[in-house]
Amino acid sequence: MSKRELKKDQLLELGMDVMKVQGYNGTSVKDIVDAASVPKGSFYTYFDSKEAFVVEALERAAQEGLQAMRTSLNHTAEPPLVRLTGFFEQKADEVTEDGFKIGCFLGNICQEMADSSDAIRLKVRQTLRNNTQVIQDILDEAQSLGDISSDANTQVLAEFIFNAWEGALMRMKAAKCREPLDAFLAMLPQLLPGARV
Amino acid sequence: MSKRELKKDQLLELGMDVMKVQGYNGTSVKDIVDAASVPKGSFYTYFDSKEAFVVEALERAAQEGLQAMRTSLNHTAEPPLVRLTGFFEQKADEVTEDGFKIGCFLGNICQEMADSSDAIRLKVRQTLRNNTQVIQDILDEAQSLGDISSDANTQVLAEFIFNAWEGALMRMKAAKCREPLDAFLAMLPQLLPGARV
DNA sequence: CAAAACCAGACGACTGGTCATATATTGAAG
DNA sequence: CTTCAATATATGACCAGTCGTCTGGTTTTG
Repeated sequence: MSKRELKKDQLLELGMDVMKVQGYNGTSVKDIVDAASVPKGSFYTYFDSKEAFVVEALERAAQEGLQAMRTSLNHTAEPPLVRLTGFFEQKADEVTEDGFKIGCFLGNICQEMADSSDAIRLKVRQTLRNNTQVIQDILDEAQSLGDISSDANTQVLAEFIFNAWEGALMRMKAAKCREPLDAFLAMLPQLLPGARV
Repeated sequence: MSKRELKKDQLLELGMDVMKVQGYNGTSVKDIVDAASVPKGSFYTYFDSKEAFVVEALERAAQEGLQAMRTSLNHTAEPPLVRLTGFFEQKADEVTEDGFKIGCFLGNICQEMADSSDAIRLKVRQTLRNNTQVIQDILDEAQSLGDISSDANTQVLAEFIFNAWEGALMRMKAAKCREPLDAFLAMLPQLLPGARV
């Protein structure tokens, strides 16, 4: 990775860290370049605009998130539903350690920018869809093993579970406590019809 | 209501309409006063700051939302669970008619501002809690009638349902379609353990 | 040494917030 | 009922600072 690519990567990672907390409009280009110790004038040699920056940042976050999901969900030692619940438990622990500050970058940007920027909205939509698909895959696996009822609609179920999780993360930001996440974890088993976990 | 109180009310209502779409940082004080045809200089005779404005706007939205919930949920002609599902169906229709733009003012502001302003965060937290309580009340009623299992934890259930709804609203903003709401509505009956709706 | 990459600083527009002035309201005196 | 000074309220021009973006001189590179 060239020096320039490295700098760009830092810009994306560290700038995104700021934006996770302060939001899109609450984060200036100066905040981003300062976080990565890059001169302000250089920003526009890496990105066409602030909007283009956040689209790339979303892509980066999506790749990371997807990989984290896959490694957590695809080790076949455990039954699929155990892996699924384990994944959310692990995520809950992570955000708890972050002091309830961050929640989900996708979710934050979505709420703030979906109506203002189509480019951002479409990127968020695609990413949410990909994440949902990973959950659906594991539900399908569980269904084929007979771990959940065969007449369950895994697509609807996956979408519901993912959105419920996002909602819990949002609520957590306001409450600054684990309670919403724990309510999610407590209800999760009931969502899996006929589950024998 | 005095002329001044009327103007303040317009400021809150129309300014909030703008902020619902553009977010907190995306909406300037000028945007707010322009929406209500109030001179900029007057804004600070009504509110101490932009932050104070949004706290009052949240209070206003909370009152409206709570009243809408209560009228929809408390007419006793129907069984409680029917009223509950009816409420969400009605809400889903409403936001669909709004062109998937608005979702939930509380949710939007929460994601954007919970980490930046404690005053706003606390107001959002309290309001979310109140809304959850209304749902819990109806679940308790259903439970006392034997419509849901007696060993269900209605507090956890109410919180989960409400957060799942908020998550669905968020996803809707990105997807610009009813699908997330319909997934929520489809799953809702399964969340009510032992329901005979 | 030409070409490409870099970046300090400047650009006009806009921000949340203030304040001197303008307008409206009051109420006692005529 | 007028009149008019005293008081209260309303407001647009204005603040210092920041915004996203761009230009044009400097440095690095092949």
